[in-house]
Amino acid sequence: MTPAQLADSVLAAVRAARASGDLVVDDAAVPGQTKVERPKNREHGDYATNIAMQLAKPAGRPPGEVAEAIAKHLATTPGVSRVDVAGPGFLNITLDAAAQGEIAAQVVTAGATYGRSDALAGQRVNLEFISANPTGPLHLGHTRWAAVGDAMGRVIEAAGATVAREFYINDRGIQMDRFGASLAAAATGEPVPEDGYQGAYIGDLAAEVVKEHPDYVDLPEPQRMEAFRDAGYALQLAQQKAVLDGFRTHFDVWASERAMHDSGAVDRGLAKLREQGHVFDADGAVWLRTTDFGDDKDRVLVKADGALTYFASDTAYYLDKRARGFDVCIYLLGADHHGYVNRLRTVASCAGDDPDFNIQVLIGQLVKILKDGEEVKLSKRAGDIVTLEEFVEEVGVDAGRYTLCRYPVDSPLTLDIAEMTLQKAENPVFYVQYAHARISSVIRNAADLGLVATLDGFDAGLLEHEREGDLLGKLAEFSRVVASAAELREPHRVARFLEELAGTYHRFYDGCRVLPMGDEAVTDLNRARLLLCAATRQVLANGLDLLGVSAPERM
RNA sequence: CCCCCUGUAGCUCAGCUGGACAGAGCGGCGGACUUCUAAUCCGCGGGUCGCAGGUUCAAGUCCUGCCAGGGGGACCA
Repeated sequence: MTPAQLADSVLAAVRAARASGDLVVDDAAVPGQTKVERPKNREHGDYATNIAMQLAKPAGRPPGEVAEAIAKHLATTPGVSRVDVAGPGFLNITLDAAAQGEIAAQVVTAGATYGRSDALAGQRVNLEFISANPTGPLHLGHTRWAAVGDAMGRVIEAAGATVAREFYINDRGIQMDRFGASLAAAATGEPVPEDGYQGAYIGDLAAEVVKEHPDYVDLPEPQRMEAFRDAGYALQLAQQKAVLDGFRTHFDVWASERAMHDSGAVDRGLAKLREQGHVFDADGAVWLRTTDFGDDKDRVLVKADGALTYFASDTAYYLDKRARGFDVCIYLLGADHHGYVNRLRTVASCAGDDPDFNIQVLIGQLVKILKDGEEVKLSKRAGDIVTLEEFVEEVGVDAGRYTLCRYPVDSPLTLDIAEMTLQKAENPVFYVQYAHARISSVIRNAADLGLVATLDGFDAGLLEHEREGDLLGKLAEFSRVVASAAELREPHRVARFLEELAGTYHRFYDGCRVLPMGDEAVTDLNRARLLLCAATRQVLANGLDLLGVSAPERM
């Protein structure tokens, strides 16, 4: 029996209590849905519900009495062995071992699809993240969004939505010109402009451009800057793609700002906003009246000199996403873009959308990094950066992705490079992966004995040991963890769950011998435990896959 | 001046969208391998959940006000 099924049984018991007259309460007070929780304390049964405390007030009776009324009917549910009323009015439910053990069979039957749900079915989600300027290598900040964004996409897909991962390339504007000028200067041995890019990579990139196009050096300005700009852009973008590929982060759409302007999407977007009646002209500029929706000031779309602002691009880009058929546009931005949130929301409002549904801007806090006990300041302009590439070289893809994914994005993160490399073995990712490898080893050894985990003759009722119950309970939680991780856009919940599951397995392994010792005969209990192992390995593998982390068979 | 994020054990952080005595890892101390991977397990110490009010049967969790740290305000990118 799954927690969801048990929760339905709780509601059924409430209905039965009302039908029999044991419980008198207004129909409107009974929730349409409820959930059961795993109590922290094992003495409180396998599951607990607080439904009686919720109904106490509308029923006008003490929680304890309401609980007793419901318990009487819940106790008759097949698979439920005991119902106790405890504390201020909790219903503590204990399941038959067989009803609980059934979970293992369900996991093995569902295989790689266990944990998937239809919680977000039908939604078309556009997930934009990283969106770095193509003027330099991806750095540590981008690395966090690469790991979290990719995992978030996988988690949301597992909840039944369709997801397009999108990378927005800011490939036009003053920054690009400065990038081009910096490359041209480096190629000709001139000093890099003060407002240009200073990193050592600029010299390398310039040399690469010159190698391919020796004639660029002799071009007159501004053609020389433009030639270096565009050639450097192509090289840098290719480098970013290659590095992300190595980090197992893949995008469905690479959206070019320049292409969007050329395609007329910007003009179409502005026209649509005019239709909605929120555009006006003043002081020679074109404005969007975002104050209609709570912004503290109106925003300029087209400057007095006729140039489009970045806000115009961002606005048009959002409208373009919607025109391409996406219901929900998720933005994963760094804390330094916090000022965008309200503006983007008002754009949605101006376009006639629901800013609480169609657009969702997630602000991630910055990553600090300690090296030799000191904070490394990140500044792309000064060239003082830790790149994604360097980060992966130091800690590896699995450890890097996992470490960045196991924290909520709205908490600032401090990582110590030395600790991450020296304490590799203590990293939680190895703890989880080790559980997977350990189970794989047990299953290999079982195969040597001619034992294969199978549903034939699986007797769930034999799994009576406390640690077996703990493990089964954990396995049952996975579906809800994935669904809530998707709904809340918090993939770190999957990582934390995996750590708990791995710990629960290690304790089970410690307390419950799976395979027969020596020349003992194979029992049904051996078979049942082997199936439990197979189910656990499946959930570990499914969870690690959601984070883009490998599930090794051996370590 | 205004807005956002954070404040939980010595350190790094969880806390299941309000529940029953506040958790994990690391660090410290002490135990457990003659048979399934000891990258594991078990035990011991360690916290006025920033402060003060409020809502509730119930607050680390929700509301208000302070305090501290970080980030941000533009016809910048």
